Amino acid sequence: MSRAEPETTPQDDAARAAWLYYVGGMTQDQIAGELGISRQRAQRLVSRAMAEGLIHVRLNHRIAACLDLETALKDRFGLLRCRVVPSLGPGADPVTATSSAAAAEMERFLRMPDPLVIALGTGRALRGMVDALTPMEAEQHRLVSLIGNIAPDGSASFFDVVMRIADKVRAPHYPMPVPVISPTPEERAAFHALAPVQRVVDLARKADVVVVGVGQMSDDAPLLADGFVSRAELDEMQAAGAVGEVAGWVFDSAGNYLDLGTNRRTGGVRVTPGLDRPAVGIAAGASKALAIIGAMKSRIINSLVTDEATATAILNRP
Amino acid sequence: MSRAEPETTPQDDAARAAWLYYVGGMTQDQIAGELGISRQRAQRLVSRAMAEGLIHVRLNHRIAACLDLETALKDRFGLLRCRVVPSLGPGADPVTATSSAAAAEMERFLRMPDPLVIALGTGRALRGMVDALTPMEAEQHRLVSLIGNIAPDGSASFFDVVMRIADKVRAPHYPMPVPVISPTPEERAAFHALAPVQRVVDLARKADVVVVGVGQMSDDAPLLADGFVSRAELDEMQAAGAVGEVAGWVFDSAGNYLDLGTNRRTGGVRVTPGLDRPAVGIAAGASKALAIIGAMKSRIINSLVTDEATATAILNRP
DNA sequence: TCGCACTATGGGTAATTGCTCACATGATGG
DNA sequence: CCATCATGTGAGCAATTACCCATAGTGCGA
Repeated sequence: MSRAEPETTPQDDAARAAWLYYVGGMTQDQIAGELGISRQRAQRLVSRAMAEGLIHVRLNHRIAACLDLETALKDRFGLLRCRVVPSLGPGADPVTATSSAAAAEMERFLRMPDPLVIALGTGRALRGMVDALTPMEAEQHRLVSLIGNIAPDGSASFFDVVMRIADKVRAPHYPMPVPVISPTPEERAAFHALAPVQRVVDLARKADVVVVGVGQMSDDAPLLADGFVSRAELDEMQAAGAVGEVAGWVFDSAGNYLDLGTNRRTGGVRVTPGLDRPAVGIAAGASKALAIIGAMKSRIINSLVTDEATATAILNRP
Repeated sequence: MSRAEPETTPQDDAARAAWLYYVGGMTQDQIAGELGISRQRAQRLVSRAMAEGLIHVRLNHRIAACLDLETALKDRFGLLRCRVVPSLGPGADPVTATSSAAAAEMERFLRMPDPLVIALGTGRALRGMVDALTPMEAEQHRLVSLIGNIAPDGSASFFDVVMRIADKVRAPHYPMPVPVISPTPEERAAFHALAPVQRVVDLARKADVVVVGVGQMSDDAPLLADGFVSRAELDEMQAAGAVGEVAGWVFDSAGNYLDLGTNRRTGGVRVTPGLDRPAVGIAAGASKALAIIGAMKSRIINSLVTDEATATAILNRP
């Protein structure tokens, strides 16, 4: 006749402790008393709630310096929208800074009652965004990937951005079942000739909203680090003027897609320059400045989420 | 040729420090180094950002126990929506617990792109909600007060809920320029005969959304504490079965408005029972249980935001 | 049944934070 | 011109929190 039910999950406990701590302003000692646990346990619960993202912290004040940068960027590049967040100092990962702002931007679209097709790229910036996203019900929208989900080494962990968002907001999602970059143009064509691939491609092409990261093509290029392009291919494209990449598609400093190197073998859909629909780029890091400028010049992206340091770097270019 | 500009406002500094602290996870010592200030100053900036509400904390996890209470309340009273937040212990002000959830509920409506007329009551619960509300652009909506803004002692500070929300979300607002409770039915009628009053009343009547607090009519009635009803009037209405009040209009345990006491002299618009549009009640505190039950029974409200303790108290009534 | 690896718990302790006090600075008004 | 008050600053200290470590369960496989 023992009660087998635990009544509460560990997450529930963590959430409750965090609620008392952050909303109630109680000390961990008081929480321990309230919940009948030791204060160490209370501390663990609170920090666990933080680590698991049960708690969201948002800043409700637009710092004047950031607002100025937003206005300057909008004017200079004719952006639809622009969001600049304070930087976190030289040492910190710039992704953590942009994540919450990017999530807020994404939630704007997800909260719209009319059904949207939202096309997504990949990369660390988007991954950070997902973590900062508030779970919600957004079943009316469809999430489609712009980029293939087959990696050269078979590892897919890096590419589940669409799946993870979809999971968090309960929206149907459409991965792009092709290699990120195929070994030959012929193999790429073979994949794209398949009817199921065509359907996803068509969906991505008519997306109402595009949300992508922006990668640089300097020697620290994400495409190189993640093993999608070889050192030789990178050299070749750099020599041809490559400065950046969106969803794997490489472009030069004017934002024009190159017609060489991996661009002939990249799977999925390239973002059409000059879309009238929102095309949001999420990117932070000084080394990305040239890439972001290129993408904005040709209007591959027409909206930007970045941090203060990067915004300053962009505006200081001639 | 001295630079007279301060470059940053104190709020900017506070926001930046808080950003580094909460988003960047830096210690106040590090922030001091980063910003070139003393660590005491960094501490002050962070706590100031908190005090001024620049920082919002939200819990992204529905605790199972609260979800259960929500379901139970929805089933029992046929509610459109219901939100139950964890309580903050016996000592704490129940308003702080409900404020953030109430704000989230309000923001749902404010974010809707189609113009809405939102009618609002008054009281501590709504005031708390305003403080927790994120500033936003919601110019498409109109905010109208259900309750008069002329207090017996002339003090209006308690009644600027509508104005404060409107200010925060940049929406046009329509105060109700009549006494909360007039000395005589005739004076009430005289006010309501005026054309400008009529216009506001008409607007309030056709509101798409109603958001109100719920007051109890026990000896700790807010109406008594705020000096709107006298002890004798309260006694009279209690004797007639009064248990609660919404926007100043008193009802009995079945949620039927009484036809006596101050109800004959209350200004503004009473919430029509059984609206098909959302009518959200925000109320927490064990002493409000009977009032909330009454309001839900006759469907003066069809949605509820409350806390765990109050929800339990409501469900434990026969 | 016995390890064995893994996780959770509580104690202790160093780091971090919040608070109070005394003092400086500057504006206001007699 | 000086008193007064408000506001802001830094120092010191007590309270609070985060982390480390030893130990106690707990499930799993041999």
